[in-house]
Amino acid sequence: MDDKRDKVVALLEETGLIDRLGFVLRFAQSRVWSDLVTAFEPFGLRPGHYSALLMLRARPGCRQQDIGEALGVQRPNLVAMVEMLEKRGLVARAVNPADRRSYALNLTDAGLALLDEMDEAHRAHEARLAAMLGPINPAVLLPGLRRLAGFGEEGDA
Amino acid sequence: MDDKRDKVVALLEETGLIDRLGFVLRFAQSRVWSDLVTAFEPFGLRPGHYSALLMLRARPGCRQQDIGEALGVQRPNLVAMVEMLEKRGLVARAVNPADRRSYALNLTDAGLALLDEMDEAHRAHEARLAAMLGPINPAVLLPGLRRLAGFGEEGDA
DNA sequence: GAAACTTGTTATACAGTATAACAATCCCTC
DNA sequence: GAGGGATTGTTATACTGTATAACAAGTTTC
Repeated sequence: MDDKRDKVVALLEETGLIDRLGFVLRFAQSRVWSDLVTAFEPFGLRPGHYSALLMLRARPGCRQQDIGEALGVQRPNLVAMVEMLEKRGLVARAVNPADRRSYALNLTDAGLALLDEMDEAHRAHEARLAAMLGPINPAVLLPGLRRLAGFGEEGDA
Repeated sequence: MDDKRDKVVALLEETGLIDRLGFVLRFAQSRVWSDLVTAFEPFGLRPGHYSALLMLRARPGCRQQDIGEALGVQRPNLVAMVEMLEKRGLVARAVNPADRRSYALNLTDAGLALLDEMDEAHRAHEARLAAMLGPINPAVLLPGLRRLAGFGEEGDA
């Protein structure tokens, strides 16, 4: 059953695609993201929901907009997401007295509890990634990926 | 203008997202892919078209299906792509006498010439990636990314 | 107080990706 | 060599993710 994979790898070598960072990055991301999606499926949530909950744990009372900026999600696309989290009782919107057009978002107790479970699922996900990487330490990849993502390392260009 | 980026980085550090391989991989891929898309925009083509043309240069006369398998694209989604490449005169479909249900796809002279230009654009793209990476050698990332993508290094699990 | 901007929201559109179904063709077996 | 099962390209379709425009309510600036 590895025949198909070997055939694909051979083709990628012939085309040279296997040496092109952009394309390999895309293939890797696709596979890793799939694993992350299935990791969170038991909770009925997706990776985006998880990262939003992480935001709310780190910054209680923040606005929808803050989440959008950190995660690179447009305002309109956050509406359904936050609405869903609220309907499931994981997040509460409180009126913000200082600025009455935005809500102050907070995790509920149920949200915090679920987030702990999701953290566990995420740890299992990272263990699977480590298995995929075999002898390669994930820490070898992170600095380069952060730079490609535009998160400069300690303030240099 | 880097204020916004610094704010985002600070948030990602607080949430811990900046240490999570899956998420950083996603951010990096998104940014790199954007660069690749704009790199090929002058040609009116997208990265997927480019990789399809690479396939045809490496494996002249191959079938649509072969491209789909190598690139991880479903059959139905290839139809419009090949049709477009044919209409632009970059690819020609020849009847395959050995198997009359599939076409033998080949690059035309125009397709080969355009591919050379796109190779040049791709080299410029990789130069930009190298600039983003600064002191980090792209070769440091490739083995790990290949493993995550499921392209095992020389036959081990 | 008016003009410009921000926040959340709706409506909408577009690309990418997925499946089902189908006709034509090929392969294998009896 | 006839028929059942698989394969190739294709159409139709649907679902997700993502993008923009427009708007009401509220805030800021001058």
